[in-house]
Amino acid sequence: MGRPERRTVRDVRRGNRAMLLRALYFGGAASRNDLCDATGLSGATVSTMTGDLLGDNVLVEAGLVDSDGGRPRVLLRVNPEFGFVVGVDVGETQVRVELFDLDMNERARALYAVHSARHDPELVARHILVGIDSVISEGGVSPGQVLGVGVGVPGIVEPGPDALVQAETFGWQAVPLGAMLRAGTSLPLLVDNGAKTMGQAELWFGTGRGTSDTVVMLIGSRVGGTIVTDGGIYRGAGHAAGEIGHLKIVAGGRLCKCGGRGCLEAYVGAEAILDRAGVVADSAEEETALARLLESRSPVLDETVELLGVGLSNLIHLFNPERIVIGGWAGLMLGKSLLVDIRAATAANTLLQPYKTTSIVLGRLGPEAVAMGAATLVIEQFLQDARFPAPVGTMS
Amino acid sequence: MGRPERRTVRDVRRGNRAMLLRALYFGGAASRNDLCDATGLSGATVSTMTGDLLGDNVLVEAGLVDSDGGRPRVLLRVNPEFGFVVGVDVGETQVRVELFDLDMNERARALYAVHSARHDPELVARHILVGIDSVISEGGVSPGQVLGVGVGVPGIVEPGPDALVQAETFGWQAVPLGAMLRAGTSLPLLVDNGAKTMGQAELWFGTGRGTSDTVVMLIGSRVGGTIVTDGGIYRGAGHAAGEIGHLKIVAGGRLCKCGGRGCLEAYVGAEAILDRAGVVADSAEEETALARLLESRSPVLDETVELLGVGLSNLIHLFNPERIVIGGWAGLMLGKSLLVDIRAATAANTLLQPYKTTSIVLGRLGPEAVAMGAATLVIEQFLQDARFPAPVGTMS
DNA sequence: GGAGCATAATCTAAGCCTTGAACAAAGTCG
DNA sequence: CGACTTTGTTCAAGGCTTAGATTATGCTCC
Repeated sequence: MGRPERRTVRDVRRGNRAMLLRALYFGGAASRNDLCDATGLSGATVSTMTGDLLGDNVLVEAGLVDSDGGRPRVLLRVNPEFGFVVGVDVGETQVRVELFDLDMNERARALYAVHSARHDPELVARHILVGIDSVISEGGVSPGQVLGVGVGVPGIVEPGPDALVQAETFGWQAVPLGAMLRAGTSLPLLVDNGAKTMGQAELWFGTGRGTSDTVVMLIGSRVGGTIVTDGGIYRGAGHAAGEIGHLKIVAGGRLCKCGGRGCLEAYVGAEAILDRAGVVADSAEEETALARLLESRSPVLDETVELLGVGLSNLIHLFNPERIVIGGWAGLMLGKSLLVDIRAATAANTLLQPYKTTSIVLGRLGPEAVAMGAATLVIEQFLQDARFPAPVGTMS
Repeated sequence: MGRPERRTVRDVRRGNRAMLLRALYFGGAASRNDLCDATGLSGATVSTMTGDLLGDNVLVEAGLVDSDGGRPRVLLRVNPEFGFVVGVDVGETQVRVELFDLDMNERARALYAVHSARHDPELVARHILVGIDSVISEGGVSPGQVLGVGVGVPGIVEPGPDALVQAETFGWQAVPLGAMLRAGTSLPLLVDNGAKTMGQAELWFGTGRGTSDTVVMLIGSRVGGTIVTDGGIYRGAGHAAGEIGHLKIVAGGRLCKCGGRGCLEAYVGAEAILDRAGVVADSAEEETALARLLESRSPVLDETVELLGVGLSNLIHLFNPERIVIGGWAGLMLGKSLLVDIRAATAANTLLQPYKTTSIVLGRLGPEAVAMGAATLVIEQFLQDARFPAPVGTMS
């Protein structure tokens, strides 16, 4: 049973401060009065709270705005340079490390190619650690200003201080990536599945923006996803929820790389689509190959749309989300020309009432958003308590 | 984005009081000191709070317990007669109205047979209203002591004061059951899907007890379910989440009553199993027919288990719940002899890490739990604020 | 240019809430 | 009967939000 925690009068402050900070972060610059409306707090509280936050340098003033015939309002905003966050994308072909300010402006970037055959955990960890130092110095910030590091990896991340990673694609079994990184840096660290980090990016800055019950389906070579309930990523009991790629839509169907049969990924992932169409393409050529397939209007695509509709139908029947965002490079490519058909295929497989309340849209962000999304994990924690230095990072 | 609400110092009290009440309701009788441990609150707070609640008659003393060599502790418990709740089950063949005290002891019952062909909404509403009056007087309580009425209906219930019900089985389209009942009673009213109310019963009093991320799958003639995240029923954006019966597991497969193809219900619901086995049975005979099929070890059952495993796999991959409870009369019947096979079929279709963290168990409650679960909806609200008379019931 | 007005932000007193610590209550044991 | 143990209550202190009063800062109009 979801045990609510004991609350003291100080939690009230913490909660309200977080709410105010969120309003300012997602709503942009606002006056103290605007914040009263946005948060429901009284002017007095907003006044003292913003006073604190200005004093801590978390907020800065952002100009004046005339108010017809009265004292002009002072706009406040989150200080984008209050702190910085690092986002890491551990991908098939490269490790990508980026430094962002709080506005998610990229300040520095470091890329390390990895051979897709050889994903030595040690090597990956070394790349990440070197990358962190590199972007921090290149970005011209001091390590003390960095709020934390978010890392997006393929596969399932078990919670705990070690952040055990199970990534079949890499041949990783229980790789304690968290522990390995912690040995080389003292920055707060958050490790999560790359599809989840990207999903959070779509939720915060993409077409998922403003929703609180959302499913993000990411279709690349393979298929992943993020399930958002109540404004936050749903992770389930063992942090393995949201494995949309392995949703079975054809009992006993095509063999999937996971060893199972009939997974969504085995039909609508780019790799699977090309395979089903009889196209031979290595991972570097997939993108052009899929584009060519789309031009040719291959009948395989009709089937793909139909099966994707079935998958989306399942998501709607189980979650009835406000919005489903289809992203990932292949998802965007398919959606660009076939979104109408995808919606129709979904409608045909879904009960009317839940279908009506769910909208299906395309994502806005490309694969580079994995690192950005990973960085938002850190920002999420920052918005939670707005303290610095942040409390020691716990694995998520 | 899940907007947290503004909090004032009074919300602290409300929240802590609800927590204390929940601890007492689900944990049974406890001393004030026990409550300190259970809630994390200080002795002073527990003392004043229990003082209030005793004064309001929400709690009562429940005897003394020796404490080796010190003042004996006074046990406190929720007063089962502080208030009463009514639970209604609108089923295929009957409308069932029951009165419970807060300990969920049944105090009175009223049954009204309905012809399965003719589910006139007016008639059903009349049965419910008459039933409410009947159980209240038969139970010997005054209407003023009734905290509210929970109603479980088939189909999807749209939120709002009207509680529009979409129930294909009954041929109901947007029946404003909430409005119809409100015209005849002033008691707070909560209408929800019957599978959800029964799921909550399993969560509170069945094998789901103590978990907070749980999926309850109910297999009767048809298939329904409840998804519990964070200790509460997940309803999604349009209150249509958890339609487990219409999860597609065979794209383009058997036709389902919903008009779609390949739904789980079209394979593992009792009606579907019998149909697939070529057995003709009307709804009254289904139970014995399925029992006979089980005895005969029909090969249809192997297929059923396999497909059920696929369905469960989907639930695990999406939710990674702590526990999956299989209930409903057919579910219990199947599970009794085939649970091991069902688990094996699920494991074969599921990634290892999420499978490991999810346990699959049988439910404990029978179909009569729909009404009880409906009544718990009212209790849930009561535990939330422990005020009486309860705030005017909002539809859930 | 100054008085009056409008809007924004801050200050103040009051009312709740939890807490630790002191205190009262109610037993056991020798 | 007195020492000891455990349970439960009372009280002053410190935090919090709020409504309302007050101060700050600009505009408009004569």
